[in-house]
Amino acid sequence: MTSNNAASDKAASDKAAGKGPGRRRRPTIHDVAREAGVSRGTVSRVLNGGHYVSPAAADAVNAAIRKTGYVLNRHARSLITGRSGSAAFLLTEPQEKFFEDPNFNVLLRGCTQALAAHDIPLLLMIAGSHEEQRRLVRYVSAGHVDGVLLVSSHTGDPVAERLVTSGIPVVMCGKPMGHTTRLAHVAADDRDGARQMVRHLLATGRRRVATVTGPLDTPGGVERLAGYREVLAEAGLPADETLIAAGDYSRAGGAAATAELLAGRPDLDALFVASDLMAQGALAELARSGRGVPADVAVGGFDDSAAALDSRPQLTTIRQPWDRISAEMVRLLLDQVGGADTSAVILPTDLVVRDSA
Amino acid sequence: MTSNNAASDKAASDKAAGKGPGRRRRPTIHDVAREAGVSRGTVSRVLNGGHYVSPAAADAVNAAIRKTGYVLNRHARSLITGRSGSAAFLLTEPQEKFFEDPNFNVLLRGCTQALAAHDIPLLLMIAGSHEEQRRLVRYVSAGHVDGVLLVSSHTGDPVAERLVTSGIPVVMCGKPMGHTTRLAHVAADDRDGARQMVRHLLATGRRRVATVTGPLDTPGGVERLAGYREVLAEAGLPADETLIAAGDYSRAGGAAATAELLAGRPDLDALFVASDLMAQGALAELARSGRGVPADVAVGGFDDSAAALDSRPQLTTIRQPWDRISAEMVRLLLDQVGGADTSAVILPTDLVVRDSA
DNA sequence: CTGAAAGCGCTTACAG
DNA sequence: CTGAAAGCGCTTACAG
Repeated sequence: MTSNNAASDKAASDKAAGKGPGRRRRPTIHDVAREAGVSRGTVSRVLNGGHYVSPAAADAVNAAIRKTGYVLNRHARSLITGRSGSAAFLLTEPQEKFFEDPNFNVLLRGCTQALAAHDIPLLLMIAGSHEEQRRLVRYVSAGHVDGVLLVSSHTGDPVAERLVTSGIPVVMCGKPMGHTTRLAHVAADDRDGARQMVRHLLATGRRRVATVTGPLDTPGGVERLAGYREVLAEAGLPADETLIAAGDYSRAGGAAATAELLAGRPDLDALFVASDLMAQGALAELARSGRGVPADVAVGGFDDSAAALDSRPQLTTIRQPWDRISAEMVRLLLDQVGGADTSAVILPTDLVVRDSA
Repeated sequence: MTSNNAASDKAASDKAAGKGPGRRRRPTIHDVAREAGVSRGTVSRVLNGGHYVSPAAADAVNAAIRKTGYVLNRHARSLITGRSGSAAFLLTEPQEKFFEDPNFNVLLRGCTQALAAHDIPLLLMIAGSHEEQRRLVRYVSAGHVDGVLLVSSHTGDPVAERLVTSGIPVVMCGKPMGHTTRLAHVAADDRDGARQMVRHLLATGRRRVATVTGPLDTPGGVERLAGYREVLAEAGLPADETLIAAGDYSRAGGAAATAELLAGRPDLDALFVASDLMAQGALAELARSGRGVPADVAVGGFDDSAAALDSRPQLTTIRQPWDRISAEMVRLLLDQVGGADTSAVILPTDLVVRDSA
């Protein structure tokens, strides 16, 4: 009889675990309570910070947790607390754009690790099409994640608006543009980075400083161009539109914009390119035209990505503090989840001088 | 009195949602049932496939869902079913290695989208240190995800073993090596890709074909070298170790290995490089040594990544079917979650002829 | 500081 | 095909 009971107990527990043999029923808070000789309420209190628990009881519970191998069931907790214990990293770009951007990878990794330190898993969500965006807003609004880290380079993203309206904590990477709602965000000081670079180019004696901008419907594109203009103005140099060409953050775009500038202003002696990748394209185009860098044309990039070191000559560029950006994004998000109001953080950028300027 | 009650109802529902004003209590299955005039059981049946439900009841429920704006609470469902409805994408590499690899991005995006089609969010998890790996195995074994997509280029990953042992579905990207347990996996046919490339190099009349291998503790590195050796053997060419140098999949590593080969075998007339990134380094080194490509040395890469098109000359390379790889990984994972046994899928690779060979 | 009890929102045999 | 009921594993006032 005894062995019979043991066998059916085993079968029952296999069934409970929804698996075949080899998987045991997971210990619950109940098992821990029995083992520790306390109530389930007390176990729960230990699990949630140990407040209002005597040291003796806490010790007994912790020992029981170790002995039983107990791991909290987050679904049960979430069902009560209404929180999921997870966060989303959301891309609202149409396509693979971000995955081609080296900065994006650094950001994703940084956020993943900063959240992991709080034991919060990151869900990666990509919503390019309108249909995907609709589903996503629904999913998020239903409380499946506690907050959203939003990456969307272009202005006036409707997803951001809808998320904020639905009341869920959102932190955006980069300066939001064209939004009516308040939106927490973390951004590098793009404008000042551009200022530093253009001042550096002027300091090397250049006077006909051209620029390849980023997309002008992105905050980074707009701000870096603004910084360029400011420094030229403060130096008393003419604001000449023939010195400005728009790029798209791609290598090929950088080359094309450079060719355009060279055609209109063959006399340019410096080039501020709004991303390292575009600067690689610029370098290729300058080489093709027979110009030496930095001898004939000084070139400054932006990002301090791997591309800056891969280039020949290596790029003088502006470093963006990606570690700090991801850390601050996570901090702002957790603050909001904890009830704090939104805020914005602007982080300084640094000039890194190498060989191209 | 009436208005008083309404006020306290409002306060109660705000409290229930754990939020300040602006957030209403979310409708539950109960609200839908009342609206539709059926029991909660029936609503649940509609939600779970609509079996054993009359068309009339199903219609009423669906209308009620639309009307109430009901969204399923996954935590409640998971608590019962024991399934989380999510999957993990797990990196066990020490550091940023993967984020520098263009293939990795393609894979991550592909898996995210393939799972999204099944309404399954992907958790991104990075466990480089032993401590992180311990925590992660614990988390996953506790049932917080239904399955794991594992990316680990190096052999004998202990995390894989532990995950498989714990009974959770796992699908690995690439051929597992040094594992004793059975491990579902999806891999490109690296060996055949290498064979195609080396045959192509021979077909262009080259006879002193060298190779820069991948890391030889990775399946890709080993397999591509094996394919190289096979074709040389079948062509009756001597297996000469001075024609082989190990790389590390980085651009700099490719350049260094090429320099080493050139020093030992200045007469080589073709080079099979086991990744496009390394091939870029090889191209730079060949240019430095004054050799023309493909005039003096034909160069073949591997991956067909963006680097292949960025190179000058553009690289002849081997295309890996990343779309299919991610799709198959997700399929195998879902099959396993559904109770199917593990299996392995090997996908063909294709020669892409451009200018370098 | 602690236990007994209610309840989070769902699914699933069970009985009709 | 459908409803009533039990229960998944936890948290949290409530009363001591």
